[in-house]
Amino acid sequence: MSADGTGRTVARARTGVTLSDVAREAGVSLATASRAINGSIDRTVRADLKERVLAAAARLHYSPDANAQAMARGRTATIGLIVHDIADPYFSSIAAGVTGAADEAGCAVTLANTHHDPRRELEFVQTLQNQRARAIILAGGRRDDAEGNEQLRAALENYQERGGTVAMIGQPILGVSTVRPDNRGGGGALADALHELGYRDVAILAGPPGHLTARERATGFRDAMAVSGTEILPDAVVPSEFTRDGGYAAMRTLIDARRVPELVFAVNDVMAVGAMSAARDAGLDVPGQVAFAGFDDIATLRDVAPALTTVRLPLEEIGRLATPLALEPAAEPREITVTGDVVVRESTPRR
Amino acid sequence: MSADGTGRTVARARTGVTLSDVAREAGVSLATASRAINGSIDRTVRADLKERVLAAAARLHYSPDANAQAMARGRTATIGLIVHDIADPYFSSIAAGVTGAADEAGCAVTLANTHHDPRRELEFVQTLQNQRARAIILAGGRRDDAEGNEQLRAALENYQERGGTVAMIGQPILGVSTVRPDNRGGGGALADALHELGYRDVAILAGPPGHLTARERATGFRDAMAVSGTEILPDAVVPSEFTRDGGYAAMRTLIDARRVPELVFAVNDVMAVGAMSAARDAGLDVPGQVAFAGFDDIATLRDVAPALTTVRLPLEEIGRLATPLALEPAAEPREITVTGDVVVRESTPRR
DNA sequence: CTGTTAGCGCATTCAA
DNA sequence: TTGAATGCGCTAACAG
Repeated sequence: MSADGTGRTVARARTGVTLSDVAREAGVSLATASRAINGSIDRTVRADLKERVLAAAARLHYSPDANAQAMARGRTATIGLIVHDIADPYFSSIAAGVTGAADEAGCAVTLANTHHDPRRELEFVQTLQNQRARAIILAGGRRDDAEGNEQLRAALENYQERGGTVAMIGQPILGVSTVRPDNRGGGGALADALHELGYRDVAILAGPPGHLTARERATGFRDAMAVSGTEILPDAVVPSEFTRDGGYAAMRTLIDARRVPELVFAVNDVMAVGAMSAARDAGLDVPGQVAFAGFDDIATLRDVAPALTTVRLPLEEIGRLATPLALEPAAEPREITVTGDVVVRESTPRR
Repeated sequence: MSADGTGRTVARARTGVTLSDVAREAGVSLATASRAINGSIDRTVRADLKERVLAAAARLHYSPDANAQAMARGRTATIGLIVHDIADPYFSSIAAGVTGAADEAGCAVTLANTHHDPRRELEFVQTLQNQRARAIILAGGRRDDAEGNEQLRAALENYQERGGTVAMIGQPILGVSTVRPDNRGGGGALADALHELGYRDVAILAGPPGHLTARERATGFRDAMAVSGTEILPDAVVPSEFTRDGGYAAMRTLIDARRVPELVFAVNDVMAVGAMSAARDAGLDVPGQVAFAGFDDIATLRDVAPALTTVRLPLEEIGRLATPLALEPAAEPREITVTGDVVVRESTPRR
C-alpha cells in the first residue's frame, strides 16, 4: 500500500489524508495536486503528472474535505429541502424527485422536517444559511398568516442576499421562484367531473382555515359546483387538520351529526383515505352510501379499495422541477404551474 | 440598522458578515466574540461583553459559517442517512425518526437515496465521508453478496478510521452497531398466529433471493409453519422484487398458474398490498378466496381494506434508536434487537 | 477573563 | 504548465 514502505500511509489514515499528503506522495506541488484532482477550469495539468496525482490519491484513500472546499470556493454543493412531514407520502415523493435531480446536479440534500411548525421552518432556513447551502427548496403549502409569511420572506431575503437561491413548492407569495400546483383549477375540474357523474349532495373536508392549498382546492371545487348549479352550504364545509387523522376526525363529525352526504371531497388524499376509514368504521357502505374524492394521487393510493377518485399531481416530477428552479439564480422569480389531471375511479360511481 | 451610521452594515451583508465584523462592531476581540456566541466549554465571557457581542451579531444578521466551524473544530454536526427509497413508507417513517432525533441532538441530516442500487450506496458513503459527516446511518436490509458487502464494509471501515461513526438498520453483518428487527422471530410468530387461525394452504411472496430481510422473514415463517406440521413447498415460494410492484407481479404469477392458495404471506407490507390489488384486479374475493398477511405495519396500512394482518415494527422508533447508536462511538459494535408484534386484522379471518 | 496567534484543508492568485 | 503564497471564517492553544 505504502509507496515508500514506511507504513506511513496507514498511520496517516488515522489522522486524515490531506491534499498535501497526496501532493508529496506524487512529488508535485499542492496547487498541481488540486488542479489534477479537480480539473480546475482554466488551468490544465500535464497528463503524466495528473495520472501520478490520481494514483497517489487512490493509494492514500484521499477524501477531499468538502468543508474546506466550501470555504476556499465560497460555495457548497448542498441543497436544503424543507418539508412539513417526510413521512407523508406527498412529501416523500417530492423528496424522491429532489434527491434524484440533486444527484444529477452533483449536489447533496440536507433534509429538514418541520412537523408543520412554521417556527421550525424559520429555524431550518437559518440552519441552512449557516451551512451555506447553495439553494433551499421549501415544499408545502403556505398559510394565510401575514406575520409568519413576512418573517419567512425576510429570512429568505437575507439568505438570498448572501448568495443563496430559493424555490418554493406551493404558493408564489414569498417572492421566490415557485412550482405552483394548480389547486384551484384542479378542484374545479374535479367538481365538474363529479357533477357530471350526478353528484349534487356534497360535503367538503376543507383542511385548516388558513391553509392556502386547502383553501384553493376547496374554493375551486365549490365555485365550479356553484357554476353547475349546486350550492355547497357553509354547513357542509368541515374544517380539519391537513392530515390523515384530520380527515378521519372531520368525517366522524359529519357522521355524528347525521349529515353524511352522497359525496365527500377531501382536499387531499391522505385526508380522503382517513375519511373513508371513518365511514367504513361507522358501518357505512363506500361508495354505496357515501362516495369519496381526494387530491394529489399519492403513490399509496394504488392499493386502497375502492380506488379513490382524485386529481393527479406528478409529485416526483414536481420535486425534480423545483431543483433547477432552486439552483439557477433568476433575476425575476419564475413560476411553473403544474396542472393536475382528474382521475375518476371506483370511489365515485355514476349516480 | 447600522450602528455607526455609515451604511456599512448593508454593504457587508452582500459580502457576508464574518465573526470579525461582529467582534469589531462589539468592540471585542475575535476570540471573545467566538466564545460569546458559542459558549465555549471551558472559557466564560463576562455578561455585559457577551450581551454586546450578541447584540452586534443580531444587528449585523451574523450567520456563523458551519463549514468554517467544521474545519476549525475538526468535526461537523451532520448525520448522513442512506436509504433504499425515500418514497417507500417504510423508509420515510424511519427518516422521520432519524430527523427527529438528529434535531434533538443538534445535527443536520443529509439524505441519500440509493434506489436500491448498491453502487450508489457505496458512492454515498464516499460523499458523506467527503462531507466529514459525523455519523452515517445505513437503513435497509443487506444482500447476500459477499463482494458487495466486503466493499461496503471496507468503505465504512475507512470512514470510521477517519473518526466517523456508523449505525445500520438491518442485519449486523458489517461490523457496525445495528438496530436489528427480529425478522425471523416476527415471521415465526406470524406463522403461528395464522396457523392457529386455521390456515394450511399458504404461499410466500418471498422477495429477491439474495435479500436478507426477505429471506429471514420467509424462513422464520416457513420454519414455524413446518413445526406446526404445515410444509410450504418450494413451488409455493415465489421470488419477486421487494416493492409494491414486485408483490403485484408475484401474485399475478400465482393467479396465472392457477395456484392461488388460501393465504398469501408477502415479506413486506408494500408487497402485500400490491398483491392484494392483483387479487382484486383478477376478480378474487379478498379475504374470502384468498387471505393476505404482510410485515412492517407501515403507516398507510391503516386505510387499506380489508385491513392487513402484519407484524408491527415501530419504524419511526427504529429511526430514533439508530441515531444515538450512530452518534455515540462504541468500542464494540452494539446491537439493538427490535421485536415485532403480530397484528391480526380482517385480511386473515378465522377459517 | 480577554486578546493574539496559529492553523484547519483547500482553491486560487501571482510569479516563475 | 507548475509552484509558492495568500486567505476563506472560525476555534483553540497560548499568553497576558
